[in-house]
Amino acid sequence: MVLADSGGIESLSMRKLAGELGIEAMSLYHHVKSKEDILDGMVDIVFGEMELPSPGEAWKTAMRRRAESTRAVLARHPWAIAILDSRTTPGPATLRYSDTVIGYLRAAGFSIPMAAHALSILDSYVRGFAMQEASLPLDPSGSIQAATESILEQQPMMSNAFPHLGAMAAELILKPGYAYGNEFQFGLGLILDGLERALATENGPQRGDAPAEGGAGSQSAAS
Amino acid sequence: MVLADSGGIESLSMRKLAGELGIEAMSLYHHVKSKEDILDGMVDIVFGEMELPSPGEAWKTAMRRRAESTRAVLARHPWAIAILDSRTTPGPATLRYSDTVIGYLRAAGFSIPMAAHALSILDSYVRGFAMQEASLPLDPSGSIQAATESILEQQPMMSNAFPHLGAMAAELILKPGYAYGNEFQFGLGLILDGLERALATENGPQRGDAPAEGGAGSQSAAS
DNA sequence: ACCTGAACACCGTTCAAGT
DNA sequence: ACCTGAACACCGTTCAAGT
Repeated sequence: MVLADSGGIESLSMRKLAGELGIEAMSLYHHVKSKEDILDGMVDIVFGEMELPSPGEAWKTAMRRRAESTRAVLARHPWAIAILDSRTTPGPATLRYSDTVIGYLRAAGFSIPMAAHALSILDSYVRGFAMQEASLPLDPSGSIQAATESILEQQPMMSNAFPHLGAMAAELILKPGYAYGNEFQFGLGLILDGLERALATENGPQRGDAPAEGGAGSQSAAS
Repeated sequence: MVLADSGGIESLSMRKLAGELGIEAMSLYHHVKSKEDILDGMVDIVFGEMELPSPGEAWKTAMRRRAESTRAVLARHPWAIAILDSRTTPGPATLRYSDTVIGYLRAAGFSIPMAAHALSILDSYVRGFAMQEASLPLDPSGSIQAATESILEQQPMMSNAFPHLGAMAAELILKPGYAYGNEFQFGLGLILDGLERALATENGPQRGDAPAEGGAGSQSAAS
């Protein structure tokens, strides 16, 4: 049921979906309550496709794998990115996914507030990156040459009016080796390193005082 | 023109927009080429509302202000979040915005690849967070109590089937003081600290060797 | 130049009617 | 129980026709 339209585009309509199923028109309403129902189910299937951490792994590699798997799944189902969190009635796969990840972090030594911090930053980053990546006009090779060049040509005063943008395009983005997708690893590594540091500070602050270190782990220390 | 519908919901249609303008129907097509044109213009206005860093500031506070401003603007225009990057013809405010931020980072000592890294991680995080925040069923106070409780009640076996999710809800999210919005600061601080560290490593690697430190600043060192 | 009604090809959804 | 045609209230867009 999902396969048909994730392959296709976001032009999924009740009439087309019915057509795809041999069924003729709007007898879909005997099996689902509304189109929202169908989207709920599709989102739950997407969550079901994401890799879950397995108990043995070190938390950094587990979270790295989870992030990469999420990114891959969302690249396969770009329509899901904008919808993932907005469903008000999470399905069983969604609940199971969240529960497993939280349990995994707790077992790895994260307090509840720290686990919430980790989930928030990792999921925000991964979903945000997936969104930007999905909206890139890439050719199959993963480069953005064509589109960037067309923008540059559209406005030949680019290099005058927007010199820094022009320089970044010329000296980085348009270079043969560059692919935006590679930026993912840098950010993910930075975040995981930061979490490791925050975790160490929380669990054993080497120097006994340090009342509230700036930036990480400050608020919501309640409970 | 934008004001009317950003106040309202995403139920913006050509007919309603025309109605709002006294104009009667589809004479809008004499002023714009298509609805896509209108969306392009609206997105450019949204970029125009975002605070730009001013040359004097330290880069960390400048980037923090930029992130907070972006989050505030996107909270004001939730419909824009999913559309921001997907416009293929960026408007003048969009180009000016990007150019200024890149120029600012360059002046603060970021190399071009490092500036690209910083832009990618900061924008992914901020947009991703804005997305998650926008999809939260918040009451005006900023708490998620009502919605979370209704989910918990919907499935009373929660605490059995999903114990860790239940624990996080009971011991953190449902506590009076908790507001998801506060998670923003933790992640932002973590990322800015990580960028500072990556920048220091790039500019002056204290210990002369260290061929490729894990995680940050590895690939795309070309040019 | 600017606006307009009618029309086209679509939507999600309801509802009485068929088997 | 399951499906269906017709209908309702919408979409974005085109186009010939008005002033």
